[in-house]
Amino acid sequence: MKMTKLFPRTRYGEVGATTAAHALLLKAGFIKQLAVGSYILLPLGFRVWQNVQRIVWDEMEEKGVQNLQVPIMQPKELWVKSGRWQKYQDAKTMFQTTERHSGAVFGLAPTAEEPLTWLAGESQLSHKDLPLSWHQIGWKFRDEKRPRHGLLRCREFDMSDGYSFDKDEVGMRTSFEMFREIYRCIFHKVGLRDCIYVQADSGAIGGKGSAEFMALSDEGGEDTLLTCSDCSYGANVDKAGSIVPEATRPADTSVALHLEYTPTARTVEELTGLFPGVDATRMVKTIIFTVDGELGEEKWYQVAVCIRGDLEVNEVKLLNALGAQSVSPAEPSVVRAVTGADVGFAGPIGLENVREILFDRSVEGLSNFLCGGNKSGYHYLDVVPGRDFTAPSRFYDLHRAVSGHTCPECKCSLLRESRGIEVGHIFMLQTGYSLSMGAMYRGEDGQAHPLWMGCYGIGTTRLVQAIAEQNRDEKGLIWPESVAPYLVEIVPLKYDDTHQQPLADALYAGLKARGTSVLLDDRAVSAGVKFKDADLIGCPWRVTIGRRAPESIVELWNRRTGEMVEMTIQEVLKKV
RNA sequence: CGGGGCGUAGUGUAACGGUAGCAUUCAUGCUUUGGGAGCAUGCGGUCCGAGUUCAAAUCUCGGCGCCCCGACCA
Repeated sequence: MKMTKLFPRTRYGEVGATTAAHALLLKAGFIKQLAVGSYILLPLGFRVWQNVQRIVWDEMEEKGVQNLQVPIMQPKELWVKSGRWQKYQDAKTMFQTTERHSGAVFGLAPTAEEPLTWLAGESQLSHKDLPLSWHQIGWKFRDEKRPRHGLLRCREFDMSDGYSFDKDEVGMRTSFEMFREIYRCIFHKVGLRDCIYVQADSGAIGGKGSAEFMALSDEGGEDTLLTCSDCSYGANVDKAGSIVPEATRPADTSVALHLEYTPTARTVEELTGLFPGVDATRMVKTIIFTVDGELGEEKWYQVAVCIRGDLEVNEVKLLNALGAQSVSPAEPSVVRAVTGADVGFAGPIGLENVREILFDRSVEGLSNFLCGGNKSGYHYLDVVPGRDFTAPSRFYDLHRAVSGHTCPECKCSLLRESRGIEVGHIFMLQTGYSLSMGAMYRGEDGQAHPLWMGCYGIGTTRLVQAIAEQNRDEKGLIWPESVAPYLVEIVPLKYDDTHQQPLADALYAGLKARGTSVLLDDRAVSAGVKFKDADLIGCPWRVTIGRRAPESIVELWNRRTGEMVEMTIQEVLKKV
């Protein structure tokens, strides 16, 4: 490609972007926003994306996963059958369209479990056909409430999605591990420099075991991860367990329950100011949540969560514990109606107007603690479970793990938090989809058995920006060779110079003949402009043709290391 | 979907209710060419609709668009 023909030009001024890579992709002309959450992949961005896709297709093919392609428009009936239609309607996640003549309704693919489970079910599979795994790359549509950060969260995005079918749980786990390994290879090959594997929550996809691949990035990372500083434990904060610091012990456990007048203290922080002898680990927060428990019609109810004062509630864990559709902290008016007190004074003693009080594990064994009095302006002190209110029969893991808690795996080292971009997510689906959709295989015993499934996703457009996030400097992008839009950029400083042009053209032709992707800056602009643009676009190698052109000497420059070596174009052809 | 903010030229910005200006990009010409060069000339704009007013970029209402915080996710 010649720079005079390359669309578009790079941009000079500021661009409205939220992350460094997003800004660079805009400035260098890789992407252009068309509407909220939808981007045009411009020629340079398109090439990177294609390179990523090619690596994914090839890796799948090589590991025995069969590539295919599924329609974007998926019949509503399939989704009704799996039970996800209503779920996605309620969450307002799925775009849909209607066929105008027949009135048939279609959902625009947010994933493709339904058509592929259908295909598996239609195929009269025998145990001899298993394990079986399929993969496609295609556009996905999700009506994201707030698209942002360029390619990182779009309403329309490209995703690689794989599906595995096995005859039993052991097989499913084997397939899961196979995809995990494929993913590890893919993320390595595309040039992610810092990609970790963490346990995750399954969300709307369902199933039991799920794990994510996270490209670490402080700036672009939307997810918070907790990793052990010692062992291999890592988890999304939604999922992460942790061992919380020990509570301080009360001086005297025989003290009777008493009510304290605390009109100015609603939060844990304010209470620690008021009662210096009682730290946050000896307080119990009671938070009222409004829960939507049903699919379809909204059926709201309230629950209370009691948790130690130094901890926060993890709403994803709460959602899973309740098996509900959504939870959110109750409105102040609801809190007043339920507790009879203003926000900040709820407690487990005499709290009756909630469907359930859930106790976090952190409260287990806690005694002589402080909690709200369910009366505006009052807190109880020296509360003893069993004595002052019915002792909980069950404790849940509902707290949010944070940096400094102890690792739940090795139980000795501390967890630390980091930020990551979710580039891949793999799920063990069990038999949920195959049972609801009737996808069975014929076993050795001659009977029909449900297929054990797994599904696996990589955000390929997202991955383009994740790679950029991890491969850049203050001057611009630094593409890994495997995905670079062009491997080499030739920069003749004066293209119309009688020595430079023949060298530039010969090298250009030589590289092209060899099948190496190459960009030639044939513009009549100053050297500074060419260097700035080359740095910005970020091809891994730059060949500068300048003052030593009369001797047929050019410079080979490495964008990442900044290393420069003078050589002939024949030597360049050998080196890159 | 809840909360907040902003819409002036391709981009970034300025203008008390009274002449829409500046920078940059772009086009043309000349001089330049080892790190976003200089001069000259030129093109190009108040998101849409209604209202208030002698007069609206400016005030009011509605719409649309975009951005930010939250929940949801590849």
